[in-house]
Formats: sequence, C-alpha cells, structure tokens
Amino acid sequence: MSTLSQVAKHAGVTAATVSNVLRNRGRVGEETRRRVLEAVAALNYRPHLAARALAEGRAPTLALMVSSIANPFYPEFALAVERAARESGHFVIICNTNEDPLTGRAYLEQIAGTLSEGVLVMNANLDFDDLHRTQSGGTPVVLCMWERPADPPALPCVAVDFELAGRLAGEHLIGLGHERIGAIVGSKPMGIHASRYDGFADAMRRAGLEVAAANVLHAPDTVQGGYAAALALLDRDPGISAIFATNDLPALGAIDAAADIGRAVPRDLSVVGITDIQLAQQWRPPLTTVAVPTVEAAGLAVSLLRELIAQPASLADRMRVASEPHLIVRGSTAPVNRTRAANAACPARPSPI
Amino acid sequence: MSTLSQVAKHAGVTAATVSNVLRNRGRVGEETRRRVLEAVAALNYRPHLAARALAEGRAPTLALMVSSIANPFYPEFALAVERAARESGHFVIICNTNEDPLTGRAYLEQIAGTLSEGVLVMNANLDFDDLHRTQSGGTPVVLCMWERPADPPALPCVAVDFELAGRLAGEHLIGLGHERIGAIVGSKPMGIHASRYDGFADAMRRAGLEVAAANVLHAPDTVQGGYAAALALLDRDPGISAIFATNDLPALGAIDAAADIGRAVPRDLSVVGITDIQLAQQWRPPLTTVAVPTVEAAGLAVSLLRELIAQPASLADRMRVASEPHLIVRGSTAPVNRTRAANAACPARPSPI
DNA sequence: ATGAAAGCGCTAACAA
DNA sequence: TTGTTAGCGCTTTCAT
Repeated sequence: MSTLSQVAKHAGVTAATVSNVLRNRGRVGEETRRRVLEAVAALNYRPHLAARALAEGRAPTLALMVSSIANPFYPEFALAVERAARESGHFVIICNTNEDPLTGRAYLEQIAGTLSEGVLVMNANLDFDDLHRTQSGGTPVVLCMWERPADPPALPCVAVDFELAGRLAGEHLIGLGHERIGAIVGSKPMGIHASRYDGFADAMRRAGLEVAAANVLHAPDTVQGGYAAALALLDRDPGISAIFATNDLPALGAIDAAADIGRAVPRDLSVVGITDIQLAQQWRPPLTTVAVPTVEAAGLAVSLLRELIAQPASLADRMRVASEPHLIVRGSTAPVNRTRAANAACPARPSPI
Repeated sequence: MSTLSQVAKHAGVTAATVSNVLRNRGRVGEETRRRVLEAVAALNYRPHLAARALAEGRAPTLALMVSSIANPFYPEFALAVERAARESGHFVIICNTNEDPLTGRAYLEQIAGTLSEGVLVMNANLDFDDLHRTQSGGTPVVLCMWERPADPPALPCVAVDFELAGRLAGEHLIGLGHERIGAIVGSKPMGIHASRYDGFADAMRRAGLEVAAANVLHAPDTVQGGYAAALALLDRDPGISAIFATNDLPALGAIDAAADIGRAVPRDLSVVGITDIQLAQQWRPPLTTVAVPTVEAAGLAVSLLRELIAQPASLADRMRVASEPHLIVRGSTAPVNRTRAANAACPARPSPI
C-alpha cells in the first residue's frame, strides 16, 4: 500500500496537491494533474480510509443494528440499506444484537462516532436510553421502522403505518365474511406489534365483531412460533375461521399448522400476515398479506441519517413517513366456509349478512 | 466524544499513561490507574477506533463479500461470521456484489487494507485476479466455501467436500430404487456447482445408471429457477422419478413445480437438495437434503483469516477442511413408485433389483 | 512508574 | 497554482 506522500514524491509535487487532484478541490494545473494521476496509477495508490476519516473528523461507515440477520425479513432490508449507503459513500457494518440490549449497547459504545458516523436501528430491541446517549454524544440515530406515525418517538425515525396494516388485514378478513378470528401477536419485548393488533381490533369493532381474549395469543416471530400458536388457537376454539398474524413468519407457520390438523387453507381456514417478505409468495398456499414498503423505508432511513449527519442541529422534521401498506391477496384467504365453521362450533354471534 | 488527552488532563497524567492503563500495557501505579479509570468514567471516554487503527497500522473490520445478502443462505452464514469476528475484536462490513465482479472490485479497492484488515469471500463471483491483487497488496483473503478439497485453489480457503455431498444425494436416491433421475445444476458463472454434479453423476455411474444429457438442466439459484427447471425436466421426460438439485432453493422450487402439475412429492417424485438451509425443514414437504457445515465453515474462515493477518508470510497450510456433509432424510424423498413411473414412460434400463 | 516526542496517512487553513 | 504547517486521536519507543 502506497501513501499520499509517496505518490507526491513520485509526481514531484506535495501531498496537498495530490489530495487536491484526487478530490477535485482547489485549482490544479492541467499538467500537474496529469502527472499526479500518472503517479497514482503507477503506484496503485488507494486512499487510506481510516486516515481520511481521522483527518476529516468523520467516519466512513453506518451501523445497522438488527436483532438477527438470520431472520428472513432483515436481509431484504439490509440489502436496500447497503445500496442506499453506498450512494453517500458509506459502508455498512452489520450489528446483530440477538435481541440483547447489552450486546446492542456494546456495539453502540464501540463504534458510534469512532467508526460509524450514524446508526440505523431496525427492531434490535435496544435500550432507548442507550440510543439517546449515543445521539447526544454526537452520532445521529434513526429508527428504521417506527410503527405509529401518529405518535412520533423521541428519536428521528422512519414511520410506517402498521396500525393501518392491521386494519387492512382485518377488513379483508371481515369482507370475506369471517367473524370468529384468532390473532397471533408478535411478542417483541418492545411491544412494537401492539399497533398492528390495534388496527385489526379496530376493524373488528367497527364491524360489530369482537375478538375473544382467549383467541389472541402471543408468539415469537418465527415459523415455529406461529405454528405452535395456531395449533393452540385452533385447539381452544375450533370455530375460528381465520387467523390474523402480526407478521408473515408466524402466519406461514399457521398455514402449516392448519394443514397438519386437516384444515385446508384457505378452504377451512383463512390466514393473513403483515410485511410481505419474499417467502410469502413462495409458500403453499402463497400468503395473503399486507405489504409494507421495506425498501422505501430503508432508503428514507439512510437519507434521513445523512441529513442528520450533515446538520446535527436540525431538530425539526425528524420523522419521515413511508408510503402506506397495502393488501396483497394471495391464496391463503377465501370467503368463510360456513359449513365447515358450523361443524366445528356455533358462531359467536348472528351473522351480519 | 472526549479524547485521550482530555482524560489524561482530567487525571493529571499524560496520554501515554492513559493508553497504558486502558490496554494493560507497561507497568502503571495502582493509585494512578485508579485516577485514570475514574477520569475515563467521568468523561465517558471511548477510544476512537479510526485513530487507533491508524496508529496501530491495522484495521478494525473484516469485509464479507457475498453475492446478495437477500439470498436466504447467506444470512445464516453472515451471522456466524459476525459472531466469530467479534471474538477477535473485528466488526464486519457487508459487501453485496450482486454477482457483479466490478462491484466486487470496487469494494476491494476501497476497503481492503484501509478499513478492513481481511476479506472473506462467499460465492461473490469475484475476479480471481482482483483477489490476488488485494492479497499481494497485503490484505489477506480467504475463500469461505471452496468446493473441492482435493483441488486447492491458489488462495487460502475453507473447503467443504461438495462432491461428496452430490454423491450422498445420488446414493440416497439410488438406494430408494430411483433410476431415471433429473438434475438441476446451479448456473453460477464460476461453475462452482460442477463438483456437486460430478459426485452425483459418479454415484449413478457406479450403480450402473446413467443420466441422459437432456435430463440435466442449469438454473439460477432461486426457488423460481428450480421451479421452471423442474417443469421443463418433467415435461421433457415424464418418466423421471426423482430430481437432484445442487442447491436447496431450486430443490424447493422443484417440489412446488411437481405439486402444481399433479405429481405428489414424495409419492410420485422424490426431490433432494444440498446445503440444508433453514427453509428446507420448513417447506412442505420438508426437504431431504445433504447438510453442509455452514456455521463451522464460517468459524474456520474467520480463524484462518486471523492467522493470516497475524503472520501474513505463512504460506503453508492455507486450506482448512470443514467436516463432511451428511444426508438428512426428510419428507421429499421416498422409494420409487413403479406404478407411477410405468404409467408415465418406460424405464430407461432394466431394473438392477 | 511516568512523561516527552514522533508518527500513522490524510485534510485543511494559510502562505507564497 | 502549489507548498508549508498543523493537527485529527491514538500508540509507541525512548528518556527520565
């Protein structure tokens, strides 16, 4: 690895000049520029990023805090983040917290401000105090997927209307004639799935329907978690004709669970999720779900972070709202099968139809 | 962010002493140490990673080059890499090449040696010359999953016996009585799936069976790719009773394709893949596959890289061989269904049983 | 046991 | 247009 001054010597100029031609700063003579470029090529020179970062007082990377990159949702997001980050010349460091706030804190303390210029937080279950501390330490932080646009957090964020997502899911099911519906709610420690359920419950209420407390279960955000929860739900109340899950992975598990106990999806049970991860369309049957603008959110998060880096004082307009979630109907939902439902149990209330 | 010298001033000592205290280098008086630690806490001091890197002449990160983190296989690997990297105090920068050698080169040129101390290459379709160049530039490179242990590459690597994997898959199918078998081979530009097919073909040959050239198709490493290939395979030769895919994703697609044209898996068609990604066990039916030691390979790759970083001159022993792949029988394979096969077409040769 | 000083590779005033 | 000079925050001899 050759250095700036080696290049300078080779070109018969000074380091500052080389720096200038490389970054198109200051005015440089045509002939000089040529010689410098020649030297750069000859010595195969590459700027030392750490040195540059130190001199500029900035850092060349962004940190992406995520609970676990192995969860199928995050890679899609991470890919979009990386793409956006490159445009501003940043690299991205992937920080798996495994849902452990202490791991998250360790990451923040180590890299914030010294290696990473900004921090993107994607459902990593971090301590809010830790995040505030890094922010007041001068390293901007943005929450990548805040679930309640109407209720902005104390940190900059990209918001997605997940309550609407829940409502759309509920309305879809209701429109199909379903009345007795079970719910599988993510059990994230931060309770971030509450608004998704609220939207769903609200749709139910407006339709004059209610969800029995016994018919809402919490489950981890995995296929297995949804599988177990669906089994439990269907066991407690076989009269359920549909299941709403606050996330795709558990919804996928619910589909499998239904199949395993002989309830065909969507004929004997409808299932709907939220997010629209890639897997959703590959499942059998493909999952009806409410799509969330993942890639857009990633882009917004990065650009917001860039702004905050550029002018840390900009306290206003700290929230970007991504476009609205929308329903994608696939093969996991169908009109309620009254015969099947009647066989299993009596309806909870008279049919509104 | 406070600096070393601020801490030093606060503690009434010099920066060098603080540095010594923090890194347990040199002898430091008990009382002094106490005061320094106190100052560190009071000022909430964190070492500046870029500055340290510059002073030490090393870099705090490892680069993980991957074709696309959105491919479900890589996240599992990336998670393991990050875990291992943290143990040596490294952060990992995720570099998606999108199979484009130019993107890969750009990454290498930018971060190798200046921001990353080493490079891990995971099926990123990089130019070998580029890799050699970064290696001779002083930044160690290791290939994370070399497919032919018997034929070491010119770069340090972790090898997994994928030929064996292919053979195991083939033997499993043959043991089940399958004789006419289709193959879906990954179409990676680097041809890395050739050895997988070789192992399979070898097993066939030993059993006195042959694979018609028309029955081997290339396909991209996706569910969709496998779906299309399986459809084509089954259309060309309906007499096929099993499909071997060199990767899990296409195998999964093949299962779906079979189902869609009314061939039940495994009753009317057996399907086997290679890798054992998490999805394999979640599919319906769950995929029989040859498991490859992903996490182990990640650990080996990182530790090899660490060694090379520590002593770049160690030219010997540049290959680590991970443990052998092993068959995992799940629900996608079953004994050949002669009735079904006979209906579809005549067997290619007399049954050896 | 602690301090002084140089330097990692680069950028950024300011001079010339 | 180009060179000089500091200095980013840290580590590391070498003195003391």
